[in-house]
Amino acid sequence: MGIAVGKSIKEAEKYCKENDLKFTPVRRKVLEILLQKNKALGAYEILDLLREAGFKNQPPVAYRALDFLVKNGFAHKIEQLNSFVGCMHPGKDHSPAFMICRNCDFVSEEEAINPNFSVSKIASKAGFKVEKAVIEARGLCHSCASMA
Amino acid sequence: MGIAVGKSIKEAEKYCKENDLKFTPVRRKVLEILLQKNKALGAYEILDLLREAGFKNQPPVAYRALDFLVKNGFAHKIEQLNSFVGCMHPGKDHSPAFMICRNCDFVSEEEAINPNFSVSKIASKAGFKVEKAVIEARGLCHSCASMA
DNA sequence: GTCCTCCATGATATAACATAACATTTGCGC
DNA sequence: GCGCAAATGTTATGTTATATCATGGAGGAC
Repeated sequence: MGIAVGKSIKEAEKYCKENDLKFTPVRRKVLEILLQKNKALGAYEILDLLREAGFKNQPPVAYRALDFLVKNGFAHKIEQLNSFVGCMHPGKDHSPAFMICRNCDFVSEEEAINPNFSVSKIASKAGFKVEKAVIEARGLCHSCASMA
Repeated sequence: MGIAVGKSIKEAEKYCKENDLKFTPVRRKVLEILLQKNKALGAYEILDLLREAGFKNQPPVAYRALDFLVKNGFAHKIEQLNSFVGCMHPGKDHSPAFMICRNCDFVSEEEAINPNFSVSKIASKAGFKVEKAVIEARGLCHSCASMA
């Protein structure tokens, strides 16, 4: 396990302890998988990896763990891909924007303060109260753009 | 059919004629459905409505028509809902941002010039070249917020 | 300690969303 | 008419996600 992964896991553990959340083995394992792979994974890919690790592998196993991780900010769902990534800024209150490379499928998470602010501005013109903003850009990452 | 719907259909027809696109009966019907319902519809809901209108109703019928409409800017996919809406600003080159009411499921389309600009700014810091930005806010629309 | 409650997990089934693959038809230029 | 390209018809299947009910296990009240 990479050092950064271990650090993130420890932070998640600490956060759960402080907030009376149960960081159970399957939840921990799914977070480990997401952080280690460092890319967007579908629920069924995660399920396969869970099975390899000796966990049960019916769909609800993965979906429940993912629900927990997403709800508590340890992971995010990438709507365009129907898949999930580990959060790069756990604990911190944040507004992520995702950059999805159409060539290599790498997903990077950026902080989206300004866009969110603008989304709220647009929304308020429309009388809409934003609770959550999904911002996902598709295109080419730096290394794929260089090659092209 | 509402007047606005008829107008949008005519614009789509004109645009297709000018660009050598085939605005076939099933494509027209799907666009009519989306515009008339004026809300996000899943492919299978559309399929049901197609059947009622005497069209074939295997899934590819709906998905092909939707692909055509989305590709040419007559409709948009709402990623968070796995569903589709008719475009409110057809023909115009635009960067839509969607406001999805979690209470009544109404989806409004707003113009997102500023957020897109900001997304591009974030992206370029990360060395990422944006080709398309998906911006979808969840929350409460004006009328549902008033009631609450 | 025992019982109770709450939440997590186990297990089965099915719903909901989407596309692959190949056959057939249609429109159109030649 | 012939041949091509694009759209549609048709069957099958792949992929993503959830409903439902049973079982287990940790922690508090007594």
